[in-house]
Parts: sequence; C-alpha cells; structure tokens
Amino acid sequence: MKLGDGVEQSIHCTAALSGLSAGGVLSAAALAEFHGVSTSYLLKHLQALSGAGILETVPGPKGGYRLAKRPEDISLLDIVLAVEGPAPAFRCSEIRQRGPNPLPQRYFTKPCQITAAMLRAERAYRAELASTSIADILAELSADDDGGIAARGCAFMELHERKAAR
Amino acid sequence: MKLGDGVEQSIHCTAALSGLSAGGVLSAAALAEFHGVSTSYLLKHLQALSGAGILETVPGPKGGYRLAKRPEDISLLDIVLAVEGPAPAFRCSEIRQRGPNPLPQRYFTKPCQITAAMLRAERAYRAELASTSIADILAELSADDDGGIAARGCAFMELHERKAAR
DNA sequence: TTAATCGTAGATATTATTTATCCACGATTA
DNA sequence: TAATCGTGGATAAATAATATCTACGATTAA
Repeated sequence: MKLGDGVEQSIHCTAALSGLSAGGVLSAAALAEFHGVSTSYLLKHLQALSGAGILETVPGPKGGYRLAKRPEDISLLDIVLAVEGPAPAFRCSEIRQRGPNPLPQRYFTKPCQITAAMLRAERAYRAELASTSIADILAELSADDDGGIAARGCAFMELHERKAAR
Repeated sequence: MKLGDGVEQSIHCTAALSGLSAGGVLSAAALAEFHGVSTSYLLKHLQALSGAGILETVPGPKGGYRLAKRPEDISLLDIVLAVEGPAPAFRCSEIRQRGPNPLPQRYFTKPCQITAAMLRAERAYRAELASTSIADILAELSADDDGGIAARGCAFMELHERKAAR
C-alpha cells in the first residue's frame, strides 16, 4: 500500500496557489522550482489537476496555473482521486472461484465478504479525506504560526514576478 | 494507491484455515492449489503471517499451517500489516523545505499539516480494518448461505487428506 | 535410523508500475 | 510575429512487485 509522490506535490502546489492574489498565476516551472521537484514530472500532475477541474490554466506569456474554485471547495480527496485515479486500493481477483473444487454457483451471487470489508475501510479513508479542505489546511497553518504556506506562496510569486520583469 | 495481491491471498487463506477441525493443518501447496495461485509466492506471505503470530506451522510429514489464535482475535488489520508492512501509504518527503526561498526554521517545528491530515485518514482506514475480524467475515458468509468459506476449507482438507492417504 | 515431507531463508529472475524526461504541437498575448 | 505557456503523446530509466529456485534445518512416519 503506497501513495505516489505526486499526491504530496499536488497538495502542496494547490496550497501554494491558494495564496495568490486575485488574477495571479504561477507557471509549472515556478511551482516546480518552488518545491524543488522536476518540472516535467510535476507537469503531469498539474494537468491531471486541471483535467479534474481543481486547477485552471492561463495560456500565453504570463500564463500559468491558478485555482479553479475556492480553497474551501477543494478537498484532499479531490486531489488524491485526480492524481491516483478512482480505483480502490484493494481489488478482488475472485481467487475464491479459482480452486480445484468448484462451489455451487449460488455461492457467488453475493459479493465476496472480504472485499466488502476492505472497501468499507476504504470508504472510511476517503470520507476523512473528503472532510478536509485546502482551506482547512491553510487555517491550521496560519492559526499558530506566521509563516504559512499561503504567505510563502505570495512571497514566491513576487520573486517570480520580479524575475519575469527583468 | 494500491494493495498487493498478497493481501487477498492471505485473508482467504486465513479464512480457509478457520474452517479446519481441531488439530488439522493445510500445507502451503494445498492452500495454493485451493486458491489457484503460485505456491512459492504464497509461501512468502504465509511466512509473513506466521512471523506475525497469526498462523503457526507444524513441521514434518503431515505438517502445514493452522491458525495461531482464534478467528475472532485476528483482525483484517493484523493481516494487512503483516503482509504489507507497517509503513503508512502517505509519506511526507518535506518538499515544503526544498524550495529556493527558505522559511524561518521555527516554521518547521510543527509537523506538516498536510501530512497530519493524510495520516488522520489512514488512521480511520486502519480503525475500520481493526474492527473486522476473520470471525466476522465467516459469520456474514454463513448467515445467509450454506456454502461458506469454512465449509469449503473442510471439504478441501478432506480431499487433501484422501490424496495423502494414497 | 532413515527417508520423506515440510517450512525457512536468501538469492535471483521476471514482469509491471512508477517516475522522469523529452519533443512536436496548438493557443495566447506582448 | 515572436516569445511563452500548456497539451499530449512517446519514451527511457528507475523502482517495486511478483514469481521462482535452491540449499538448508527440523520433524516425524515407517
């Protein structure tokens, strides 16, 4: 059971974009530099996020990415599903049907109870993720510390703008 | 996010072993044939389960595997952790610290809130798995159907015993 | 005692997936 | 019109999962 690095990158990028002032954008290159990760790889996840309606893109010079909706309307589940895909972690390959001594077919009219239990756990996982929004993350950060992700995003954007002005 | 096939095999094997009569065992080869999977690969998982104290082994001719404790004392979480390892699915690589504009160090005295949220979801997942035992699975199966995993395990064991007698 | 059977452990191959990179393309705007 | 950006697909490299094999030690039925 493992979650790809893309999830961490995507959540941090979304949080950083939440700190932008109205109309502001950050390019994929700027986001990658900001987080110290590969631009071309981050691009893949950013496209997944824009495809899922979490981010939107502004083409052309001075273009980039920004949030497609309010931080409080973006849950961690939205991001995880966009990046990792909707498939559940547990997949039943029906090995109960593969043995040498076949059971009566009516035994299989009900779904595998093991699968049902595993998916129940996964629903609990997703429910918890769905109940946490990007806005919640930002609120927890700024509640007890002056150096929040949002503020850092702003600082970096200014840096980026200065660089572009040169 | 993905769970290995070993989890499904391990749970089904544990359920099958729950159906054995007192003192009965099933060899790794028998369990593999029963489920139609590779013996040598299943072996790896069975060893993990016995190492975790879920199964125990009986060596020698007529040896094999059996439960090390009662079905109601074996949770799905026990099995998942034994097979997949205890590491959480989400791992924070602290990309927030990697950017070009370092933040004041005191910003990092608190753990990453994103990580905290992801681990909170994972705790919910594990709690749900911990609350379901092998006995629960068997009960749900036999509640409304005569062909339960336990009964099938018995039938197969008898088949296996007959084979050994020859 | 002996030979068969079983599990243990580690090494190793094979396959699949993830991660990462690159390039040609179309859209937009200074 | 030229620079900059995102899009999308192809592709390579790295990593992890899957699967197999071999030698070994323990146990027990004959």
